[in-house]
Amino acid sequence: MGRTSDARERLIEAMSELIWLGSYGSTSVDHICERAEVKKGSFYHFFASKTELALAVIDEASHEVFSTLDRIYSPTVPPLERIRNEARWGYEHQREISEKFGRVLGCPLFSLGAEVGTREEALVLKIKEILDKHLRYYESALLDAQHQQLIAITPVAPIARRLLAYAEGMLTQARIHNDLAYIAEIEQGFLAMLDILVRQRA
Amino acid sequence: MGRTSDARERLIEAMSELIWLGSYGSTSVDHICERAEVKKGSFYHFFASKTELALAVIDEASHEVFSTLDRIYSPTVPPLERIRNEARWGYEHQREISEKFGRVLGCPLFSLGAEVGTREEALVLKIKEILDKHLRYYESALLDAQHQQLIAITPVAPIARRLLAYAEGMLTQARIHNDLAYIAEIEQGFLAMLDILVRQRA
DNA sequence: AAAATAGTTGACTAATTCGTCTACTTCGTG
DNA sequence: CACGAAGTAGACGAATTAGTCAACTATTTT
Repeated sequence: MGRTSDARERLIEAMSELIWLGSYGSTSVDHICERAEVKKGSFYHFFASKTELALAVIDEASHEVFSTLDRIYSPTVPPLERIRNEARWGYEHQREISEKFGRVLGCPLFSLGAEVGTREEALVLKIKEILDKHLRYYESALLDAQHQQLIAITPVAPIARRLLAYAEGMLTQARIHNDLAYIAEIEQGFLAMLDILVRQRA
Repeated sequence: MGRTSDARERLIEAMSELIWLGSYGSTSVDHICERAEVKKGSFYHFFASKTELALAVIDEASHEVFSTLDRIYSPTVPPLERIRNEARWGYEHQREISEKFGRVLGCPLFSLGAEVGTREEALVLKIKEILDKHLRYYESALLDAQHQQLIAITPVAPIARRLLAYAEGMLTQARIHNDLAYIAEIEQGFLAMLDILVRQRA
């Protein structure tokens, strides 16, 4: 079957880091190749275009995140705890990232979406899919909480969207301000946004 | 005083629209010149660099927004109404924009910040300043609301940050999904986030 | 009307962009 | 061990990038 190689993986890793550190636009094929220690020819042997690699990057990153979220949103954990635990994990994760890269980087998916949202249809499609999938975690936890009579019975979809928009907004501000404090605050914000549902229960 | 010209204004307008429609990275000096019907030489007669023009663009845009917010956050309006009215204006504004450009565009400042947050220090500085200034509107309205005993007495800064992060998160998702519904929902989200303070009052 | 000022023009550079192409090397399998 | 598949190498091309520059034009001031 011919020779084997991990160039593909190195390319994904390299572009992932470069997008995160900068942006899609500021990440050139040459830079990616340099960082991955892969030559141009190999790049286009594995990927048809820069966009194709970006798709693989998003795919890879989302699988990692969802595998973590599956753990955090285990039905064995009290539903509101799950949401709280995601906030805590998010902070810890960002803290590690910021130590590794010397900078707070926020949510690469969201920043990327904001950047290429009006172009690069293929990327947007995938990003939308992932954001929507993230909502399912909130929704299922909220439904469980309703079932356990922890919170008031109201439609969960808008609440899920509220949590996600808030978290992404804070993550993006953390990136802009290069300050983990914004991320540290998310847990408290989540609790406040859920607290109203707890109170409405009665 | 030599001849006069509105090329400067045309350049600001052109870059503003191009950034909004695309991104900072996808907006080239040549494209800007073409759209503004200004030649390269004139561009660099008025601005030392692409970044300088971007600064002027942000400045101009922020002045327009703050002048609107000054009106909306008039002390003559009941404090919680002000916040609600901003959400309503925001929707109306975005609706007009999306009609003009054929697409939902969200908050250009936030998208730009997410994109160039790790580079372009000068831009980031200005963006941070504007985001912080926006917080002042929420804070002042919340303080007024506390004084009028409409809401519970708690620190207003975190609440203001919560509102802003949520709104920006929704605006960015509206851009990604090209869907005004996300923006239409902000008013309701604001009310829910404020409602808890109303309830805590007692 | 001469001089000073303000704005315009577009060719030019040097670097960088994404992507192509052909020749080459390595390696698993029959 | 040879053959074919898989991966590597890197020069190349055409387009685009931000920015420069010197000559030119229009307008106001003196």
